[in-house]
Amino acid sequence: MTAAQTNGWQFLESDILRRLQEQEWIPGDLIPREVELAAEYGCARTTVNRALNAIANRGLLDRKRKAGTRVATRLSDRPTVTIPIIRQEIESKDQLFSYALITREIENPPVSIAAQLCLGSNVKALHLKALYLANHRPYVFEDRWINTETFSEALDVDFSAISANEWLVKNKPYTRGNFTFEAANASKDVAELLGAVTNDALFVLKRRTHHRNAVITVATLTYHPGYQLHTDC
Amino acid sequence: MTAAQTNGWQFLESDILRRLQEQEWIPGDLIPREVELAAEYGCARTTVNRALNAIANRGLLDRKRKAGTRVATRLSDRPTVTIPIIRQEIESKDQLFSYALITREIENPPVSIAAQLCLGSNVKALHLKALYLANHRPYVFEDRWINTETFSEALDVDFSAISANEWLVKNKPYTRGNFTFEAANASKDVAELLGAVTNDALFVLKRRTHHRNAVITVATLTYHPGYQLHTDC
DNA sequence: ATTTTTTATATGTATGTACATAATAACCAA
DNA sequence: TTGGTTATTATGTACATACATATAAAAAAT
Repeated sequence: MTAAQTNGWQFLESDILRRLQEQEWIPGDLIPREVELAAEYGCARTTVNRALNAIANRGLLDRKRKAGTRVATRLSDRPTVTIPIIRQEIESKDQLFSYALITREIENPPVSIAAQLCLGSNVKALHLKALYLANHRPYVFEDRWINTETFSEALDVDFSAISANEWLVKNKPYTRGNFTFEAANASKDVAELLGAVTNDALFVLKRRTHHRNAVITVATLTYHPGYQLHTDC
Repeated sequence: MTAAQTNGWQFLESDILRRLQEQEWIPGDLIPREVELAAEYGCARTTVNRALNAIANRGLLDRKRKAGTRVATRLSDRPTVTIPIIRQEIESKDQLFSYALITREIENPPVSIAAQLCLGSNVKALHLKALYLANHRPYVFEDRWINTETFSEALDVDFSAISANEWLVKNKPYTRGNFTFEAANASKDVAELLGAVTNDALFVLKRRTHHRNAVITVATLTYHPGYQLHTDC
């Protein structure tokens, strides 16, 4: 007891997590009220509130006014993955990063891309293809479309000198994005670029980037054979 | 101004997020002190503290005592993915879930698995192979090893009646896990099970589950061709 | 100059209090 | 029953206050 003695709300949080792990309450159960826990731990209700909210944010408790606090019926795990700038991902492995722009075109995107960029038909967009390398070996191939209506600065950037990946993070921070992970067989062209064999299974990351409700770019990143993505934790 | 008038700390949070998006402060910048923001918004420092902490938890601000609060230099995105129970994933698409245990053996795991399970050599483990189906069509193939030293109850469970996936979530909630995502070419056997063609690119999820510091199981989930994993939000 | 000590200060945390709000539960009316 | 109103109550939020703590910066000592 006496959270104050040991640490405070962080102790309280970990102690309640422990009690959850030990199944003192099982999913669906109502746990004691804030005032009761406060009495039990000998601290203020505010402190209990903070601890319980922290746990609820992790998704392990469900809280509702008047209804009380219940142990969440966990139907899923929600791990986080970190998707770093490619340069950093490579350099963190002590490998030499390099980058090559393959093509830069202003052209009509296929319908599926136009739809994702929220573009009308017959509106051109900036289309980039580029290769990122680690120790001079192909690391990931990027096929990117940029909406030049919502993001006209892109036309003035020299993407042969800086990768779109890096430019965006540096100049348009605080964007949101959607990510999709999938596996795809290497086409002949992509296989050649990545030093893979045609038909190799490759990890593909598709990313759509928004800035203040406007879609600014969609990118398909096809990684070299053997690439793995890990969750944090 | 006057956060109190509109909403409170949640307004404050979103307003500061807006100011970040609008680049009022750029990455690395020191933002105003809590007391200053409190004065500006006409609220208590406690309220500013709460809002800033919420933003810092998202990774957009870095806070240090005495040093102040800085805009994080974002070098990565950290999206979360939701990995639901397979049954639920299928049923949420209004498809019929079914499940078939293929094999159940107690045998010596290969070294790589033994290492992951923290098992000494020559210690047997429970090895399950199972298929999950959606509308009678193969959805995902599971190849699982269970550490029977740390998790002996597993020997008494009838995994032909309930999937390991579901049993674990229901009976061992509040475990932690590591996840790895990758792409793999379908072997002849797996292709046959999943209704794929040998060499098809398949999405593979490897999962290691802990309970209170003990590794209890490792599983490799190989999804049907075309499967995609999306991030939340 | 370099190291150590001190001081100042921004954030971190805890508490009591007060009021807001959502939602259940109880009540009453048709 | 059904439908609607009211009371109750657990959590949500805000605030003033107080003290804790990390640490950058200044001061002092070597």
